[in-house]
Amino acid sequence: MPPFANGSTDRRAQILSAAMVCFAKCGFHQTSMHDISEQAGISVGLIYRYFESKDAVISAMVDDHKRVVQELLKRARQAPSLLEALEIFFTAHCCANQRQIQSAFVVDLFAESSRNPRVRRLVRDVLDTLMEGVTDLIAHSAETRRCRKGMKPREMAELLFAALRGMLMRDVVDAAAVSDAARRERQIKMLRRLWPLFFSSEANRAAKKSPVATTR
Amino acid sequence: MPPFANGSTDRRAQILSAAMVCFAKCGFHQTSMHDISEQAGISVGLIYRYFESKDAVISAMVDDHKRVVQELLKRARQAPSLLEALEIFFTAHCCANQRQIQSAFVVDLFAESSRNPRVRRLVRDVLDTLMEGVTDLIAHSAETRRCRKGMKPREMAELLFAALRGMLMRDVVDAAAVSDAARRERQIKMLRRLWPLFFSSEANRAAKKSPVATTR
Amino acid sequence: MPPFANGSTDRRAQILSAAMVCFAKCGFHQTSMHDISEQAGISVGLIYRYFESKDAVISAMVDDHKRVVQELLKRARQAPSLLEALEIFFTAHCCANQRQIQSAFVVDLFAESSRNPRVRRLVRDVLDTLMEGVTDLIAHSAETRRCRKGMKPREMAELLFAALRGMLMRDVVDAAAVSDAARRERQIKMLRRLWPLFFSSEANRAAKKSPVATTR
Amino acid sequence: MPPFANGSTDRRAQILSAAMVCFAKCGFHQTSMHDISEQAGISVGLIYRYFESKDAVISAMVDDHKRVVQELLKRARQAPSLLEALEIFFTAHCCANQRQIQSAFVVDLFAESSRNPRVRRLVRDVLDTLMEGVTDLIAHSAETRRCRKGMKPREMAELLFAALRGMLMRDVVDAAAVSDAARRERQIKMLRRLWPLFFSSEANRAAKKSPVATTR
DNA sequence: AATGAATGAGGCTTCATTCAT
DNA sequence: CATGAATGAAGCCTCATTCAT
Repeated sequence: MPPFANGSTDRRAQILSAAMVCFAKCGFHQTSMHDISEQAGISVGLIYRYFESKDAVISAMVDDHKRVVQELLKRARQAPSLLEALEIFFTAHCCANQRQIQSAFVVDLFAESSRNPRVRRLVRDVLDTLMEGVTDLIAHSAETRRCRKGMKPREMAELLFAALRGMLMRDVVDAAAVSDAARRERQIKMLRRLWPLFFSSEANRAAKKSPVATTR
Repeated sequence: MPPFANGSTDRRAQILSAAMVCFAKCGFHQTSMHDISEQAGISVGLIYRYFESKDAVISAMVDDHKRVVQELLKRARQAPSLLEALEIFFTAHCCANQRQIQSAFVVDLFAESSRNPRVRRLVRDVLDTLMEGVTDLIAHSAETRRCRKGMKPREMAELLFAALRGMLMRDVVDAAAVSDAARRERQIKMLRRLWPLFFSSEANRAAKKSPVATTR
Repeated sequence: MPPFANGSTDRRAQILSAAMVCFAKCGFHQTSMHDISEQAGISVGLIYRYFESKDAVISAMVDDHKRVVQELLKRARQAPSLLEALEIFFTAHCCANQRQIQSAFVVDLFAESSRNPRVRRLVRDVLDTLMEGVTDLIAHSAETRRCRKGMKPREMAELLFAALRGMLMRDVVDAAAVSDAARRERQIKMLRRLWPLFFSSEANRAAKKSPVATTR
Repeated sequence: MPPFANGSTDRRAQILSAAMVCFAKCGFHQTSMHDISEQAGISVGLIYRYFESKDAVISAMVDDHKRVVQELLKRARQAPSLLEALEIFFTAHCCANQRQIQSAFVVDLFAESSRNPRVRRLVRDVLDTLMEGVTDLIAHSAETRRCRKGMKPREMAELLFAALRGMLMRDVVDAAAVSDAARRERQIKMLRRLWPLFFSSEANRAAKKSPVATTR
């Protein structure tokens, strides 16, 4: 057994996991390679066996993020109702689970996107995947077919994710002050508040009846 | 005449203005004091006569941001209708005007907030000012008195700003791809899309009639 | 069959051969152990089974160089005339043949000698071997017996090798600009130009008649 | 008075001077920026105020070398006889004077040239300057007009400098074993030994009479 | 008030060498 | 015999900050 057996023997994953912790805590540029190596319990040099540079670690992390998003999309497609499908996205950032997306990291990612072209391309890709996926989800949902109001699916998706991201930014400022559970509730409330904008009464009635999704 | 003579010979303002340019372009931690001094056309040492440290420059910048926000609030209170008042906020980030708030800077600011307690306190303060101001604005508006729907003014404000911030994040990724005018239009569209959620038909009719606010 | 099967499966030789390629291309200190291992098509660790350290590789290389020099001396002693014997030395560096001495490597070797005592001792040894061998060659040649001018054999050898090394240095700067054939011709011309300094007419006449040595 | 007053208040020169000491002692790639800063008695960071990178220091050093060579050329042109003019070049490397050219440094320079294109260009430039200058010197000397033998001035220059460089390489191996005075004598002997190859008796007689040039 | 030379800690990265497999 | 993962020291370079002028 290797000296590191934190659940994943995979070095790459181990490093990315450590990097995520550091990035979420300190931001990309405030995190040193030494920080990551320490968090991962390995030497600095070893990181360079798996990643060409610090930038490559960041990029790999976004790739990872993309996979998480695709995972969310898959789960969402299997949800019994549109509302429940959307709740999946609205609660994804609320688990401090290390492998999960962390609010601070995401905001940092967007900030980094505005300067680092490579990261920008990757983030844009994730965003597009997400937007298309959710637009589709909405377009093909029973709710849409029965009682859609004036907005187009794409517009709904845009609005939903704008609100979601906006709350994320807010969370980052409230930081430790807000518990994961509270954030979760807030996010879901927001989603339900937007609901009547999208669908007329019939769908709304459904929404009010469905129970709040339990954590994970 | 020096390259910097925008009416205020004030060194502090000159430095903050230069810092804003740099921060928006490169981010806080990617910007060196030398970058700022160069952009301001002064020496590095001089910055330290006006600011205790780089962190102090960042903090001062948030303070500045607060003043800008208060300015926006004042202008909003004088707007003839609630919709026009809110449009002021929804279009504030769309002018590349150097003295104006820049999207990338704002996202960076939130990212920084998650780590730097001093910045966090300041940002929270600005956010609270904004939220309270707008909540008030909504609460006392003619529209609210006449045809408010179920949501409370505070909730409306929260939703509005979440959507606003969310679009900001998106803008940062689209970067140069989107013109200021396009962003402006998009923001306003978003605002009007949320409108029916807040107010019933009478107010909506008003919204449809009012002309789109002109630049600045 | 591995890419390395030049008759000697000997690992040591394989490593030294790879090291020579790397050293000639990048210099001692610019070459990493990984470079060598890659060039040799083996793992880094394996090098350490045959050589104690990087320094040991360098030293072994000089030893190798010594063997090459002794080989040259043997061939020179069998040459039909002194001129032809000397031509062997003057053309030794002109074949890009991997197992051959490379100009850049030799210059690097001298540079290294000025600092690394171990290498210095080895290089001095090679130099002494060479000088003695050639001095002898000259002293016992028919030309010398018949028509030597004022210079002593040792002095001739010194002059010859100074000129040879000097041209080597020049070659290194001209680098790719000069073809092997051109360098070869230049070297031989230099040798013949020095000839009249050593021997009077009779020997010179001989020199003019003898054909230019063919490659290798 | 600044804390460093080692004769030259000029920082650039001070750094180059320190670098020369280090390079001569350890070679380019064995010398760390810290070594240079220590030798110069300044901080590492300060070097970067005057030079963009370590490579730039090396390049600047070659530029310096060029200036030294031009200085030598000027002095040579004013020499009373060709022999004395040439002696200037043949003894230039023999003074350990810090501002003077050092053998080990020169050999390293050539070694570096074989890999670093920028350095190569610079060295080639110096070499061309030197060769042209000396060719001219020879072509226009009284000796040449009166009693030149078969060789062309250019060829003489090539031969002279080949021999000179060749001895330099040898010196580097003998290192501390040979005193400056001894090297000096050896170099001059070599020059005089080549003399009869260039000119017939009349000039030779002159050479034998002229006194050996005194140091500097 | 203003400059910019100077410092030195710290960041990213490389690499000789070791060692478990 | 052979591999290549792992280490950690050290190298190059940047940058916030200070201070003499």
